[in-house]
Amino acid sequence: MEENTNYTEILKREGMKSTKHRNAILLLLEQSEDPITAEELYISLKENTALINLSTVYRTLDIFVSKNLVIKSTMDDGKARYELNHHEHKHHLFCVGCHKVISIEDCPMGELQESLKKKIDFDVTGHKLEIYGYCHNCKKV
Amino acid sequence: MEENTNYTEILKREGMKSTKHRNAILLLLEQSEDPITAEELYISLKENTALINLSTVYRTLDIFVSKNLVIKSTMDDGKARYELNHHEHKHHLFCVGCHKVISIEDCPMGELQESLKKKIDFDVTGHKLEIYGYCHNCKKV
DNA sequence: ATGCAAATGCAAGGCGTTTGCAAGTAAGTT
DNA sequence: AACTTACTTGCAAACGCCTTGCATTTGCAT
Ligand SMILES: [Mn+2]
Ligand SMILES: [Mn+2]
Ligand SMILES: [Zn+2]
Ligand SMILES: [Zn+2]
Repeated sequence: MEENTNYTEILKREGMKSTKHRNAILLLLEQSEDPITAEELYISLKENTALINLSTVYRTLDIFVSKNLVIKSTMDDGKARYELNHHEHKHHLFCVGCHKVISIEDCPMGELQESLKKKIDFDVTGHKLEIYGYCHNCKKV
Repeated sequence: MEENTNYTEILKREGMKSTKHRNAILLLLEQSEDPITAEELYISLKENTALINLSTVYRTLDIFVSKNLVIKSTMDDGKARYELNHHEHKHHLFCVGCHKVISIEDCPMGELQESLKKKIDFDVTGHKLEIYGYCHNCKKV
């Protein structure tokens, strides 16, 4: 197959073969505004790009996650979502009024991390923070 | 069955029948230091208290959650953990080594909340913070 | 072009959780 | 205490998301 796009170099650099499926998945992830599930990827690929097996989607995503190309988040509905890793430390504000998502780069974890190390000998390697509230347009009356 | 403990009143107040299993589950949750899985509860009940079916454990926990007696947290290993709701503001440490979950009452959100209000006029109503890392026993060498 | 390791499709299985149904039980009524 | 009824439970089957074993196909180094 020779529809390989510009992702070929990234794949090579990470020691992966450049295949149609992998390029298509990276493209879809890049085009997606929000994190998406494996099945959403699978359906979108099937409809727009090329037949693919769901297990291939999972295997590909797993590899991308292990290479730190993709971030996997387990949500409360039991489905994992995947997004490209842009190597920024960011968090999201979810407006419970209009469902808008706002990205912020603020992070309040710094001091807590040290205090956890001292108090209970827990070495923090990462964290997940989601903030809920009302955006400017949806402020309570 | 008449091993009903002091939880009878709580159950009544919430409109639930007081049964052996429900009392036992509440007791176990109260005795547990950290949030535990349904299966851990199930095994502990089977060994120490009384035979019970795993589906009964799940059904009971679901009801407790719906009555706000219990807090359910979905973790990255795909298993939900349950703990008594003490109506405190708390967060969870998830050990990526042994998958133990530790509850903490520290919260670093205070200042960020005010700064978000000032900077982008966002009114925070809630947040979810999960912290990943290595517990005392799993520290890297 | 050839050869081999890596990637894929397919079907089956794993695992945590849920559900339908029949039997059992709590607790109010008589 | 016996009756009544709705709630609770055990059991087995099924669910949904995800993983895995194996035969086949493919990328890519030589
Ligand atoms: Mn952060
Ligand atoms: Mn908090
Ligand atoms: Zn809004
Ligand atoms: Zn640990």
